Amino acid sequence: MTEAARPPTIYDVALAAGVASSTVSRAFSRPGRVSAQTAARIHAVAAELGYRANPLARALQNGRTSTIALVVSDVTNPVFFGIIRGVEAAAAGAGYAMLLADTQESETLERTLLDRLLQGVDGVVLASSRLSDRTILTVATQRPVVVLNRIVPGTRCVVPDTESGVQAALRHLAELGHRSVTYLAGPTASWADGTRWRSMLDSAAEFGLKANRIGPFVPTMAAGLAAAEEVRRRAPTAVLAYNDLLAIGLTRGLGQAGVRVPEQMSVIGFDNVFGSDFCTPPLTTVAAPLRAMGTAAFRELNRAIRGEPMHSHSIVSLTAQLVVRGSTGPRKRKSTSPASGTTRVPGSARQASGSI
Amino acid sequence: MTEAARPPTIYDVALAAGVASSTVSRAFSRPGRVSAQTAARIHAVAAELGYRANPLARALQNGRTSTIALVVSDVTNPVFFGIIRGVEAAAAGAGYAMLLADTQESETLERTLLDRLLQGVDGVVLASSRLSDRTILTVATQRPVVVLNRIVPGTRCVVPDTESGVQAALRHLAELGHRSVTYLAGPTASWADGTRWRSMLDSAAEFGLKANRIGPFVPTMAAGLAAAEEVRRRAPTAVLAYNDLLAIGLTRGLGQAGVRVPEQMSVIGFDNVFGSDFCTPPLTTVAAPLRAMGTAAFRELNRAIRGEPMHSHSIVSLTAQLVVRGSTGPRKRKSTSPASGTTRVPGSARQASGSI
DNA sequence: GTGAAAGCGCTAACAT
DNA sequence: ATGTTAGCGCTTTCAC
Repeated sequence: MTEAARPPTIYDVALAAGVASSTVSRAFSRPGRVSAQTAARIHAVAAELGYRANPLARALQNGRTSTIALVVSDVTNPVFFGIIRGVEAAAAGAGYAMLLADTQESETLERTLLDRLLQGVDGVVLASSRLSDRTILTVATQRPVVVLNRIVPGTRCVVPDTESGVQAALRHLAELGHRSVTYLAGPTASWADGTRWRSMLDSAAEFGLKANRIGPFVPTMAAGLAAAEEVRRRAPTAVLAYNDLLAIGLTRGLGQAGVRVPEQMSVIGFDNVFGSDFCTPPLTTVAAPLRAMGTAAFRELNRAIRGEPMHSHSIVSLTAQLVVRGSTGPRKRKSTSPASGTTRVPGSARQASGSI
Repeated sequence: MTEAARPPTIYDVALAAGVASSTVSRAFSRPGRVSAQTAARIHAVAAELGYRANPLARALQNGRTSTIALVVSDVTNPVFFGIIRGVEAAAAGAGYAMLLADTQESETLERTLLDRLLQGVDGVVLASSRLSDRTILTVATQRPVVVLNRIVPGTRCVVPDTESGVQAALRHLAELGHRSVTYLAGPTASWADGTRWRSMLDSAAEFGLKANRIGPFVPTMAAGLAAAEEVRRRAPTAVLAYNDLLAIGLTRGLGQAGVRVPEQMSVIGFDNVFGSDFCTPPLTTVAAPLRAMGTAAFRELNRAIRGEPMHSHSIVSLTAQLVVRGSTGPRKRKSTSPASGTTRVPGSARQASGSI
């Protein structure tokens, strides 16, 4: 007659409360379908016994796990900090637990993880997925999916409004007297990279700026540091980097090489990640509303889980804003070594960046 | 006869392969307990049908979910980046999924979350828990638990070796000619805070330094910024801040008030978080091996899950190292006239910028 | 409003 | 080596 070590079940509660197990079940999952009195008694007994519903058994039965998965391409990347936080908070608020998976930029790992996780969750947020559109659509067949930071036709997507952010950035540069901008490209497989470059091309035309591009670069500080060499050779007066990490690295590399930012070169990043405000100089950046995007992604996912139909226009676009800080300034008066940076770029021929 | 929309089960596979469901089950969970031939056939059929074992059903039956939970007190805090990454990587490597929960520094929220999560996971890593020792021990009763960044007698713990790190920090200061250090305290409820302060007291004696303390402060950059005022009033020559966030904030606040770091005041932080290397000046800091701690925590947890007995000495202590960067320098000559900018920098002490 | 009973998909004795 | 048969703890018709 020792107290069983294993946790009490509805049967234990039912027995102690003198009701049927199904009544206990209802008392917990269908409040209202049981008389107030019995409900009270059951809850009392349950509390006393320390009963907790077993989420697994529940999930096995009704198919809902109250868990979602957030799949990111690199937990290390600070862009995801805001996103993780946003998704987690929204999920928690709605009673969902969040499973975090890191694909380490590997497509195969992403597929493997998804294969494993899919059945254990009610839905998935894919942040910066490296999967092909088709694969994502296949995944979406099995569970509700929301794609973050990318547009995949036929799925719910949450993206920043890169266009207007870039526009503001280039206007800013134009106003500072710059005549051209160089884009430091990110990973070719990145949807964001394609979008950023294309937006830049469009806006550049609008403000009468020449645009050119170098790269691609791995979007890390180290790569930015290394890129400084090439950038210095090209000697642009302003550069727009694929992301803040690259921009911060570049700025440091430039500094080490004796090129002052923003006096001799203006640098703008993307994302407004943690740290972009306290690096030196503080980075001017196109700020994606990371946390809000995470929240929005969960909201969409929750809609999908509840079976609400996808709008024809299921793309949530959150406005990005230019945050002007210390890394941008007036165009330097004289360009240094004549690296002959004429670099005319055929505007339209270029947009077919391998993005996705 | 339409293909069922719902995923195939072992029964479907069994039927198609002409064997019993239990054989299919074995083919997947007990490789070797089934003949090579049948196993092959079963796998072939399963692959064709697109069968995937349902983790929930499996978990319900055998009690193992292959999921662990990582509970952090604030996802926003960069200290957790390394930890999250370490735990996630180790877990993934061992075939575990990681559930991330954020308690937002709230004890009650932590308990609530734990109540909800506990049954759905095989074990829990508690990072910077705000729970009482007793509560943690209660939790440990229900599921294997590893406590990170804190020592709770009777549980498995992973902590940095604060002692030696602080010792190195104070030696460094002493060598730079400092005679006293001020500690910027963190949250009173924090185990780390107590340990850091105590270690400092001990080491200070050893190196003939006077130690004093102000605070407590919320461990954020904003708080550090605000603390600058008080620190400036006290005018210590060196300060050790509870963590890097506080230190970075302080440095900025000091800068705004015209106090130069390290010329007029040396600042040392804790943790070596993301950003501490690219802030200005780069921060000298006592580097906890965050990622390694995460990895170690999972390793311990996995041991516990597998039922390996807890060593009498179940505390894993990972050495912390002093990373000397730009925020520490020789004690200023005279406390009065500011901006005398002599800026003498001990060349060799400086090169250790890389580390982790 | 409440009880009885049939599963959800899987694993684990227990047989054979 | 493989088949039979109970459940794991819960939800959910279907009766009453």
